[in-house]
Amino acid sequence: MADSTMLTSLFELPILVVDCQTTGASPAHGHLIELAWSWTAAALHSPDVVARKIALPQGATVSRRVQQITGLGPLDLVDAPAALEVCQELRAQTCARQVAAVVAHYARFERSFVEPLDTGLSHPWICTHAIARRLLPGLPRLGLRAVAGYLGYTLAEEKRAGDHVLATAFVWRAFVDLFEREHAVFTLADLMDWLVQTPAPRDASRIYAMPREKRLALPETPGVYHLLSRSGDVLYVGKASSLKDRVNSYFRSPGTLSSSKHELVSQVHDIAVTETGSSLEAALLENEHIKHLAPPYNASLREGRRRVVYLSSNLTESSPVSAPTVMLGPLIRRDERHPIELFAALVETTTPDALWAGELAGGHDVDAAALAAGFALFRERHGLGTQAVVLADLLRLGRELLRARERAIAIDDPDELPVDEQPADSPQAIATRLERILSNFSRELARARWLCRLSESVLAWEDGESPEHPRRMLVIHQGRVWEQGELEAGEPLPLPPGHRRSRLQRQGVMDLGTYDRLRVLTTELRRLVAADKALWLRVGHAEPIKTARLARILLHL
DNA sequence: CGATCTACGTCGTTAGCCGT
DNA sequence: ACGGCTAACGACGTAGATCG
Repeated sequence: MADSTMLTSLFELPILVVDCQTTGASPAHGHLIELAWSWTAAALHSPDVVARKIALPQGATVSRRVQQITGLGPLDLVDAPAALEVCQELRAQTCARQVAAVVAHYARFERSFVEPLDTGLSHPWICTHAIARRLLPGLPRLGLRAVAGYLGYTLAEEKRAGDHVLATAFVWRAFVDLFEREHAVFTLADLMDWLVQTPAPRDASRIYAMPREKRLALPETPGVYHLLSRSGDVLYVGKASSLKDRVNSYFRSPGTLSSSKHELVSQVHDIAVTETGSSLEAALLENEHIKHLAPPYNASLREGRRRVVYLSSNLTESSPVSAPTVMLGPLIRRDERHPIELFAALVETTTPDALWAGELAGGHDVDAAALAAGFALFRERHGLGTQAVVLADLLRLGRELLRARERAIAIDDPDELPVDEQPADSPQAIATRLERILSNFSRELARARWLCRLSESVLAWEDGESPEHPRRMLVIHQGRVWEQGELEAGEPLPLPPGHRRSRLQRQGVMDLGTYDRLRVLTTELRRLVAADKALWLRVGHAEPIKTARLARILLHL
């Protein structure tokens, strides 16, 4: 390389930023599915990016996991050019341009995939991860998303090469700026020197983009908080019984946070809070905000791929809304079919759909014969004979199995329950799995019934310390918070406005948002019961439920 | 001189962190 | 979930220091 480029200011230095998406963790175990690059320099603020999808080689597949994180499946790649063609495009551009270095985040990975290609690149690689380790050693996480987010670039949720190139270029600009201002590193020669001579400091103290005083000034009241990126996007919505304690716990206890939470706090620049009257209301509001905003770090309450379904009583028909003939539910379906529908397939035919086999054995290969043998053993265990199985029998059996399981958990330490050592395709393992599906279904139906009752209810509870304090009250109608207020001591609990609504009417309002809202409410009820708070609950037209009975009901959900 | 302790280097294993 | 790298750790061995 010419000495002149080694002495060019890093701002002006012409670089090539690259990023790729692949199907595996190394070239020996994966293929390129996307390659993006940008010819740029730190001085350039909106670089042009070339992003190319790449066709899969014959017979290659994209794992479910990779499809999920990249959003790229085989269908997205059918019309894509071959790796060779993309490589030639990059090579043609390489010949036509000046470039002093290739920049990538975690260059080791990109390099292992890009270097074997005949791209005509023989330049030094600069790794923004290696720089970040020395420049930002206190950052809780040093992945591209965390580093870029800390510096102010929020990556899209799908991992795509073009976006990653833009983020890496952004990070490079920020680092070049820092180098000049704080480290007397001005040229590529300086940078190479600095990298060699600066080991990553060990016990560096934690750094955050979020100003300390801002979180320390939060109120110690219940409420909902939004963690915001530099650009104001909502990264995460959470609830707290004390906003100050909860939010500050993210920044105090690095040891106990999961790696995705580390990535999250690395990016937080600001926080917005909504105070609520109680933590119960905070939990309900949190659900509403998550449904509305779908923040990237709220995995569990987001809609994701979950759907509400109802099943017919013979389990063969399903519908997203309930109808007089399709009213088992609401159930939550994560995939194409609900596991319980397996029973319909098993009852209907002696050679069940092989598609079910994977579901049954947790992804293992199980053939139809093994499935039939497992079902036969299941019938034998439970005295179901060989005639057609009646759904009512299955439901009763499900309740028995569920009760047996609850007893086993209550008596034994749940960690010491017998672990099934049978191979996944043995009749024993399959029969046991069928039992599990049935008892889970039974529990789901019980929960569905409960949530439907709860959708027309009135709740009052003691939130403050003093029993003289007025009770907080929530009126739930059509699955929503209809009214919230206070109930004076001695004042009786009113009748829910929708207490006359039929089961079908109640099911009619059960979309996923309502399902989750009532589920959250149930969780909060459980918390109040566990905390020994006095509470009064009136579901439907029944008399108010006493705490002890509520505790028993909640136990079985 | 031999026994014991400490300091230091080397080797092999492990845990954690990146990427997809 | 998986591959691959590195920092961290612990086991081990050797050399040198110290002491009886």
